[in-house]
Amino acid sequence: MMKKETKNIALKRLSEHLSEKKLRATSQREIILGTFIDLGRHTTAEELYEALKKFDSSIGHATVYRALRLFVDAGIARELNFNDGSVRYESVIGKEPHDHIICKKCGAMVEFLDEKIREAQDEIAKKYGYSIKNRSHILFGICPKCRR
Amino acid sequence: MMKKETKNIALKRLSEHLSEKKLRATSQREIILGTFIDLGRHTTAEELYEALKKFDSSIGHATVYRALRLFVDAGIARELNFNDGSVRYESVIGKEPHDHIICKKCGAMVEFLDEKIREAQDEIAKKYGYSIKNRSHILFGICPKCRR
DNA sequence: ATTGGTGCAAAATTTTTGCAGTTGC
DNA sequence: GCAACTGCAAAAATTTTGCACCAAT
Repeated sequence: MMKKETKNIALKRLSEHLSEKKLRATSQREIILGTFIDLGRHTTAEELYEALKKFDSSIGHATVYRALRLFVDAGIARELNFNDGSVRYESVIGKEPHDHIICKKCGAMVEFLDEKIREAQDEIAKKYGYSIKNRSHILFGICPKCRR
Repeated sequence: MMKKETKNIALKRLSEHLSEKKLRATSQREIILGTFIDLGRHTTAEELYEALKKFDSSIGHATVYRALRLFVDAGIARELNFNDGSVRYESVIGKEPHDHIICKKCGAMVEFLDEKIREAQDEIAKKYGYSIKNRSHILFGICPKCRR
């Protein structure tokens, strides 16, 4: 999927969420969302803030943090915690759901999707009566390059 | 498994790790480990520090943080990140490996073990040539009580 | 006009680090 | 005695909050 298209879908979803929740459409939210999508993935609030400064220096830290939370609420982004000090965010637009396997040495990361795991998660949730809101599944290890 | 026994195994493992790595056995490390095991589970550094203050007020924050890292290195504890602000630690002694499903409303938590998921994880790792060091698998949802 | 949003700076939290003094080996 | 360990306080890093002003509806 093209990034342009992804961005449009994300903006549309944001706009829907805002009217649904009677929140306001601001230029900052649009700019932050656009930059977030451009950056690609696994972005921290600080990285996003730095990227924003490059072409609009007037957006503050707090606004970035608040926007990221908004994107999560709107179903545009999700939180990831790689235990590296800060929370990371990833766009869920135009992507299949997936999990991560990460090299503890060099950070090399692979995204994978396993149907059996998905189904087993759903079974577990059903068994205990939980409804799943989100799934955090990250494997940490050593990649082939670093092991050699 | 009795807690006393768990504690003994943990202390033994610590002692082995210390001599293996040529590190030193200190009373603080023993006390911290004992208290950590007593507390049970999913403990933050701060919670552990507070518990320690109750009967030995002289142990500092830094020592607790350093001890927890040591316990992870020694294979006594593992890190858990429930996205609630701070890293939590759990003893792995005397427990089957397991994952967690947590209620986002009330925090109610169930531990589960699913062989199919374990196997699928191993297959994924093999497929991409990674050797798994640790697994972080947490499902977030709403528990039956909170949904009613 | 009303209410939510923003930017800023301060505060709160969590974790790490530097260092002088202590202790295990 | 040497090097590791500790406690403390300061610093670093991340995130939240209070508030005066601004802007969307």
